Formats: sequence, C-alpha cells, structure tokens
Amino acid sequence: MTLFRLGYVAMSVHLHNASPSQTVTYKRFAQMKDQEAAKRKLERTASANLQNCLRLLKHNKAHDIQFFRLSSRLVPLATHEALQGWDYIGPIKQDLKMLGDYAGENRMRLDFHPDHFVVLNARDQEIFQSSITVLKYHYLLLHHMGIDPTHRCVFHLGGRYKDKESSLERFIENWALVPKGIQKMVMIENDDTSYTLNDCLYVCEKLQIPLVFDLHHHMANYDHKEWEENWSRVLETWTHSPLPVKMHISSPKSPEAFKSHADYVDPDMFLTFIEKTAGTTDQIDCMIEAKQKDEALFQLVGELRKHPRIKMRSESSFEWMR
DNA sequence: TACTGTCAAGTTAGG
DNA sequence: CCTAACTTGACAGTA
Repeated sequence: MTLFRLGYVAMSVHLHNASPSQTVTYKRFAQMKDQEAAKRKLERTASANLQNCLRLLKHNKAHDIQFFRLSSRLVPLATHEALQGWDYIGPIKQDLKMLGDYAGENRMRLDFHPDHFVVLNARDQEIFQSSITVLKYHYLLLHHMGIDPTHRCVFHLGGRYKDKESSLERFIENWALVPKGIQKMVMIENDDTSYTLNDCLYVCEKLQIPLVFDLHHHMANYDHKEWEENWSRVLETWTHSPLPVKMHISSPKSPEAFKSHADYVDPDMFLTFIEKTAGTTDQIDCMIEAKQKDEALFQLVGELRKHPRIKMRSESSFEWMR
C-alpha cells in the first residue's frame, strides 16, 4: 500500500496577517541612519516571521496537514553581502527551536525551496559562492530548529549557458566544492526550461542525490514524455533517504501560459499519477504548488475523496484501493 | 483605506 | 549588447 500525503507552500490563504515572509528591502535598510537599530529591525522582522510560521504549523495541525514548505524569506537580508558578519541566528534561536520542536512533536515534514539565485553550475565563482551562502543559511535554520538537514532543500540543476552538456558536467565538477553538510541537505528537481527528468536522473544517480519529480515541469520540458518508464529510477534515488519520496504537483494556468501555476490543481491529472504510482513505494509526499495555497489542497481533497478508489487516511492523506 | 510602483540576488529570450 | 519577462509577496509612498 502507498500512503499519499499532501502538503502546501509557505503561506495560507485562510490565516490572515500571518506572513512568514515579511521583509526589509536593502534600499530601506541602507537608508536608516543608525545601522545597529536597522539590524534590530531585521531581527524583529525575522522573529515575527517565525512566530507567524508557528501559527501556520498550528493551522496545519488543526487540518491534519503534516507536510509543509517553509518560506526561504524568513530572515530578511540574511545572505546579503553588505551584512556579512551579522549574527542573524543568535537573536532568533529561541524562535527557531520552538518551531522545530513543534514540528517534531507533531511529526511534520518541513523543507525548503530556495529560489532561482542558487546556481551551483555557475561559471562565475562569485555566483557559485553566493549560492553556497544561501544554502548555508538554509542549513543553519534547519540546524537550529533541531531538524536533521538531510534532504530538506530542493532546487534545480542551474543554467544552460548555451551548452547543456558541459553545463551539466560543470554541476558535477562544482559539486566537489560544496561542503559535505550541504551536499546531504540537497534534492534536485527537473525544471521547465533546461534540465529534464533524464538530465536530473543522470546527475542524481551519479552523485546520490534524491530526485524530486515535478510532473508539471515534465509536461513542459521532456526528452521522453512517458515518465513512467523512468519512475523506478526516481524511486531508486530515494533508497538511502530517511524521508519518503517527494514530488511536486501543479497545473498549467492556461494553454498559453502553460508553465505558470494555476490557482488550483486539476484532480484528473493527479489521479492519473496516483493510479500509476500506487503500490510502487510505501509513501509519496506530494507538494501542492498552487496560487491558492492551502485552499487548493482542501479543494483537491474534496475532489479526490469522491473517487471510489480513494480511501482517506486523514484530512490530507489517502490510499488508492485496487 | 486603497492603489501603484519598487524591491538583493540569475537566466533566458528577444530586439 | 541591452532590456524585459519570469514570478511574486510585501513595503512604502501617494491619492
């Protein structure tokens, strides 16, 4: 039997005034005359973000949701080069621990998806180094939450640079320069413009990195449309992970804007995926990437539970009955 | 209070 | 070579 578990991204459309991504822009920060006071403002914002994050986890618990992507913007300007040397962890240690403890007590799977500024296959050393800085920031947050950082941070292979083959190989070369602790934290996802499922499998198998399969990206960018033929290879990349297989689910906004995320998830496409993968592994955690966030999850569950072969195991998890 | 322009970072497509 | 689009919520200034 395969347990399918649903999660959502970073913020709730139901919980008001609970943004975990409040910020102070660098421009505003630089305008403030008292730099120490400005740093205190950053710290207060970070603390408020973490408090809001805790509210989100409580909301998730109330709805039986145990899978959640944390915002990468919890600490404003944490990795900005003008703020090197700023101890952004110290002032929020208690908040981080409280969040991590709550997640642990309630067996929640939390992870991160830093945005497109992480480019490990960069040609430019500075871009590579700033990518490492961003990953280290994620590592420290996890560490101080008391969460094992293994396989908690997903991103893409990087740029194509007009030569996909050599750019793919450069990811492998650069990987040797990535600190071991950060290597263990990483998962790789197929993207919608450059690196396909095949490309990612090649790298993930070589470097022993779990592959997060994004079905929507696959439909926008593939070598072989039939992903099923490679599904067992995807599962294999998770063999040595302490965590269940993870994937991303979203639907195209429209045929014209195919790559954009729709407000909600199309249940039919998802049901097809479920039918094809049910029974292939113990558990698959599905991250819902939709504009309507948790509401999209609720609506999807509402549709799924009407299906005769779907047996709900909680408000956000289910099995497929053969 | 509601609306609009602006905001750290990178890459790609297009002119 | 340069710029806009991508994606994108939140902030700050203005109406």
